[in-house]
Amino acid sequence: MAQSRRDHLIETALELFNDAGYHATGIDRILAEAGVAKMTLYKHFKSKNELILAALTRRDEHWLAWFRKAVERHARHHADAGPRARLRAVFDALEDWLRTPSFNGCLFCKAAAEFPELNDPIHAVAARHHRSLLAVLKELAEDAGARRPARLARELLLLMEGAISVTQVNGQVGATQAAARAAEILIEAALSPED
Amino acid sequence: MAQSRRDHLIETALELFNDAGYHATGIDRILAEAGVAKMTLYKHFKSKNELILAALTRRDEHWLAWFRKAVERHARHHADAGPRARLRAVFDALEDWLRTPSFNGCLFCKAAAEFPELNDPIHAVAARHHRSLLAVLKELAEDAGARRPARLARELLLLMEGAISVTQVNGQVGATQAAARAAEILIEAALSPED
DNA sequence: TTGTAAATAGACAGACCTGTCTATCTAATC
DNA sequence: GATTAGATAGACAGGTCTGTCTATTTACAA
Repeated sequence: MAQSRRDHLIETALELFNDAGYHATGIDRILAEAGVAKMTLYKHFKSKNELILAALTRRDEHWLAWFRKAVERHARHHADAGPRARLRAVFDALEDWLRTPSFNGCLFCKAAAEFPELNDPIHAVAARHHRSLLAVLKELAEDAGARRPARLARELLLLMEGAISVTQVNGQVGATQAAARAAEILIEAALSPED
Repeated sequence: MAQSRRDHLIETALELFNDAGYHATGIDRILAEAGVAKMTLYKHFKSKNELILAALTRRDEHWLAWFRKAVERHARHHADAGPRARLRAVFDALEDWLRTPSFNGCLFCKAAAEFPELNDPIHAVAARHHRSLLAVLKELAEDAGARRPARLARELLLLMEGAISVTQVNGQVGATQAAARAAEILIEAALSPED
């Protein structure tokens, strides 16, 4: 019960942070939306920043788990079902997310922007999220047999983040197609035997 | 004189918005930093949002002008001085910017994030900036003789925005190298005669 | 020197913010 | 039914925010 309220606060906060940003979302708004009293929030979290931190930590875990599953799911539906397909499926998964009606940019990029100090714990969680995503991509690149998996992973991360950013700024999803096309070429280049 | 104060307010505001974001930067802070009285600000701008709008409009013009020049300058120092060199010089120019000590992410991406409504004039300026940058890239791609210049431009924009985002989040510039490498491959693919 | 226009400092209103407190209510257990 | 722990509403303090106002000072021109 106590845990359920804590969870509910985190979920509600994530929605509102996604919609309006961190500074622009007041505690009172979160409480009203969640239907929870203020003291309950401050029993579970020391401060608003602690709530932000907990919300981002959860988001990090949940998003990465979702992403892995989405990649696997799309990979199974590809013509060739090998590890190369999983690499391509990255951008199918990305497109799923960007097409979500509630998509409003990357919560971690926004956190890093609103809390610019590198040693701020909130900024640190954002940086950690990027590293985790990079690790997932590297793993996929290794499985696919890329000659330089770390390099390919970095390149794919750039395309992903670029697509996220462009989609959020201009409000339409066209960017993913370009990202997928570019990724196709980079993957091909990284998998072909010659340099 | 009146114009000089207006300019000074805009410059100061841009610095502070860059450092701390829009919502987190108060009017009083801008005034203190600029050494200007509050009434002077409200004589030149109807509201804080009008100041943000004016600042972003100026930033749009100035940044694009700087970027064009930086690309030309780097292109001249390349081995081959053709239009292909200008395309590659895009990422040299980008790296110059990302290495600037004051770099703290893209002011337009941050504006789009903090003012998420698509029809908000501030968000609209951010979207316009992206379109302008895309146009510059497309022009470079056309001059270089790319078969599908619009597509190449979109791909390069993704790499640029990805590098900007990643650099801001993890606080180190390594991303540009990966972006430049990836761009090299995409440019080659777009310029080669066969598909 | 006098007049004028602009910029100044700083008070102020009204709204909002975070975080604390108290007093009431609810729900489950003995 | 009585007790107890947790959640509630809502007031509150102290701070910050935007935007307005006034009274003073500066700077420049006649």
